[in-house]
Amino acid sequence: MAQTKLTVRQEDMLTFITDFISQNSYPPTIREIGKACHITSTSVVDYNLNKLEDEGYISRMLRVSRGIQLGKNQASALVQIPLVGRIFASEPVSFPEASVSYAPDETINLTQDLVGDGKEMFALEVRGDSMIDAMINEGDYVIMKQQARVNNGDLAAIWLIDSEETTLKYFYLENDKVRLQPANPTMDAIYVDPSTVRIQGKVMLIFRQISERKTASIIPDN
Amino acid sequence: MAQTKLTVRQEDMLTFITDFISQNSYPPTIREIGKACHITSTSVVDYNLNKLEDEGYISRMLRVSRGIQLGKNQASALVQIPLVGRIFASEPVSFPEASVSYAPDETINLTQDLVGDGKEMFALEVRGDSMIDAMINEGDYVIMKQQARVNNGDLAAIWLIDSEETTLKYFYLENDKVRLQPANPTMDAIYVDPSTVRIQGKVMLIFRQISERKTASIIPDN
DNA sequence: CTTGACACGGAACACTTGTTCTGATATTAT
DNA sequence: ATAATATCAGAACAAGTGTTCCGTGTCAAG
Repeated sequence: MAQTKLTVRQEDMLTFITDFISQNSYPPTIREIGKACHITSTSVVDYNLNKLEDEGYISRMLRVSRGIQLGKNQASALVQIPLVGRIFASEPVSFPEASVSYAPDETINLTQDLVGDGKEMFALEVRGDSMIDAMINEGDYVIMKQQARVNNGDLAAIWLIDSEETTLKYFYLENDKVRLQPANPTMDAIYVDPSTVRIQGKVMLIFRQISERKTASIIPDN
Repeated sequence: MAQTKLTVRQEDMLTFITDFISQNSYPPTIREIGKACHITSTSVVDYNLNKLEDEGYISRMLRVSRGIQLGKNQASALVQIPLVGRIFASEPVSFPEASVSYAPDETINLTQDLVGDGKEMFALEVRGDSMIDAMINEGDYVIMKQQARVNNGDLAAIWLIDSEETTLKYFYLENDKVRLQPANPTMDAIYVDPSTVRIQGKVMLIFRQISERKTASIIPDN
């Protein structure tokens, strides 16, 4: 289990396994590994696989064909999160009914180490620039967990009943007052009565994909 | 290939396959599917798998054990991006040498549909609030592609030689002048001479994980 | 030299696994 | 009702696959 060095052969095997999985989305067999790494005997592959497992690089499932998992990303299993719509400041977030078999027009694929099990989570695309106080741009994606309660300090989607708008702010319950703290540190918090807010969900992850522009001009490096 | 409806059994199988893969990171065998979906015959599983393939929900590899790929997320293969350090506004971004076999203390696991093949990409954690003009918070993660040239409109990491600081801004080359446009629409662009900037890389993705607070207090709903 | 640990190759075994064949049952159209 | 199609079940087979046993060569420590 010590972080000792790997044999050249073990390194070969590990990179092949990684590449194979990322290409085929399923792990290779022992013989496929052997063939790719020029190992004629399956026992040698088995031997080195056990070494790799001892070092923590992979996990093996006994007696399971292709039963190899990459060790470091044991928590990196894929999670598919349905993209259910867009979020405007002027509308409450509308979640689909969990019971209904939704037709996932689009899904966001993430890993478990980022969002957990992905249960009761939905992805929303941000429209409008009204979330700037939460440091969120138009076009950003927000991964939310649908829940009616949040902990102090959570970034929550909150429907303000009086002003009829949705806002994303850090939530604090203090002395029977709710403090809504913008993510932007240059902006001030607002205090509202708990009865005037409705928690819609908790923000788990925000990400922004920089879109590819097709502009041709390129700056020369100096 | 028509988007016809799926049988209850086929729906069962599809959800099981999806769950199985996301849990084990390798696909199930025909008999594992049958057992989970209460199908006693392997031929029936095979039969419905072919149906699912006809409808485009999965892809099958002939004569390959566990040779099932989810159709829609064919592009959702995992990409491991090394977390190489932190980014300060006061320092140029330091990338590791590509040749050196870096020891990935930590890796960010993402999917190909978000960042592409992940080649020459590195993850950086943002320190300090100096990136606010790029709508980036402290603690955010920036996925960058190391390159010395960018296209107009790319969000780039730019080392300003004169002021000796790194900034993340949208890059435009206009009339022999470089326009650096902050992501925050409320802020103005700056114009600099091309010789005073050095492009370090292109921002591919920004994401922000809302950290879990351990605060106990919970607000009651409505 | 001897010993032991380590890495390797070949072969065989038992089980797994995808495929195929035959036939039965259900559903639908004519 | 009759035929045609779709779906299913069971069984069997050939190939695939993980595992194990035995033997060889290497290399450093005793």
